[in-house]
Amino acid sequence: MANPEVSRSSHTPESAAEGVETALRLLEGRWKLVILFHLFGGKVQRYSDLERLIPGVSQKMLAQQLRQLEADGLIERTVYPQVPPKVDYRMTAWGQALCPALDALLAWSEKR
Amino acid sequence: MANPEVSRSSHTPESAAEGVETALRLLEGRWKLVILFHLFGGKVQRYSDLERLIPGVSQKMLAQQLRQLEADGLIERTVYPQVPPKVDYRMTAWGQALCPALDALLAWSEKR
DNA sequence: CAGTATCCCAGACGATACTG
DNA sequence: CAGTATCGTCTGGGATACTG
Repeated sequence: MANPEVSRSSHTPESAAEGVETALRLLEGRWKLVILFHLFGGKVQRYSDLERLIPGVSQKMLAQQLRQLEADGLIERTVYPQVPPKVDYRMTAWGQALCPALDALLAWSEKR
Repeated sequence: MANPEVSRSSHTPESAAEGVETALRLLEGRWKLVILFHLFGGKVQRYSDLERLIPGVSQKMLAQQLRQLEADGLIERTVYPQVPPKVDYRMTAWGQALCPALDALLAWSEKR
């Protein structure tokens, strides 16, 4: 059959679309993917690291996208109570598990 | 290593993010995923079928999203020159190849 | 049947300034 | 260092009406 995964599962076209949309909504945002790819593979980055690694991002946008990724459970934020402040970010296990799926998407888009 | 796919490939965080964004841009649009899931697996649908299968979509939006999917090479459009008009839609091979990638995304989002 | 054409608006994003 | 707060812009999508 042409799409065994979908037909084997309990999904209707609607529920499959909805599930994928739920996933995509977590990734939508001008800077989220760059952030994720700078954290994949166990990398740990401070706020200022990300600011430097991602040219063009404003503080407002960087903070906002980090907050959302954290709220959605893809990344973790650690605050070190010291002066000057230190905060860093890393993937959660679930967030890291997204990597192969993105890779599949990347491979697909490059097949064109 | 934590993310063999990315590290084995020739991608920097930036280029990987860019590639995935390119893929995601093709899928962004309020109705594209539902359309795709109604065409995956070799299904062929007329414009009016899709209109009926997708409650809530306006003619404007349905036509627009179909045009974009066609322009991006995910689906094919066939016009039968007759009165009344008949038009139908099906996945291209490349478009169908997206299915497993979306499935990976779906599986990931359901793991939460 | 299978579409276009207009008008409108919410929300995403950017620029800039300020702060514990 | 690691953020918030405010304001302005731009565009994706909805409502509605019309057509070969």
